Amino acid sequence: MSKSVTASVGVRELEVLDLADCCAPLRRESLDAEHASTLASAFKALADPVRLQLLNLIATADGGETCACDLVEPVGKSQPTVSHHLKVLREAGLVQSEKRGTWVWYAVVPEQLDELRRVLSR
Amino acid sequence: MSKSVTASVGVRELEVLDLADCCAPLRRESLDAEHASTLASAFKALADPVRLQLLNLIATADGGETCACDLVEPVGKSQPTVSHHLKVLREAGLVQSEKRGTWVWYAVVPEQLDELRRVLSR
DNA sequence: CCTTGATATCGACACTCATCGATATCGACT
DNA sequence: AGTCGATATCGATGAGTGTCGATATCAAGG
Repeated sequence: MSKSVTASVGVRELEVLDLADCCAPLRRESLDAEHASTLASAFKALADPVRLQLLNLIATADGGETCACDLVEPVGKSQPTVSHHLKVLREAGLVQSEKRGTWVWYAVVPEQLDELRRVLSR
Repeated sequence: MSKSVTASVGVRELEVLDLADCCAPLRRESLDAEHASTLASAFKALADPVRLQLLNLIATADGGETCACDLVEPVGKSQPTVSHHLKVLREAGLVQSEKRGTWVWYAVVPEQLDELRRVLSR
């Protein structure tokens, strides 16, 4: 299985990519087809300019979190499109979201980005 | 411009992604739409299981290089498909190729992978 | 030269995906 | 209850892409 369920208080549940035991550094150990698919899914989440901008906006925001309402205008896409991309980022485990009243707040998951860095290491 | 031409003796020329001045770490500085597109192109190259396997096979090969002829069977795809994926990896600047007689040898470009690692760093 | 084998390109097809308008859901406030 | 505003979902559409058979290119050897 390459997916697991993350559940914690206040944080909305979602099936997210589990990169913990998937995959040694690309340049070190061999990579079978299944692990390659899991890893490819993670990089797919980064393979879109809008998602990279969203990730950047969230990561560089004060307090490390951003209201979804502040993400639509900066990327210049419609609200449904932004919502879609945020879902992709969540499913990849790259961001977390938490609903507070009317608003949903997003924060990056540093560990997941670190996992991808590790895969690219020597 | 996000592309530049790499030319060196014995190594086949190709327009490759230039990540040198593109982009500070995602979690540090802001990312405009143009740089986001360049960066997304780089991650797109990693966003396919076959390409990840190819990269892995090339990187872990003896001497750090692999004949294209030894890449078709391990990934279980047709020769044209493998050739296509190798081209994508080359255009992303992730691998280099060199023709020696009948065969073409591929090697990873560590600096390019390091650039992507840097972008993901804190 | 002609054949053989390795690699790249072409053309076509199926499938995925980014995008957005319309709509649904849900919380807050009156 | 009813309205308003924020976010998510749905459905459709157009662009992009992975795949492979057929074909082209090119080097080596006879």
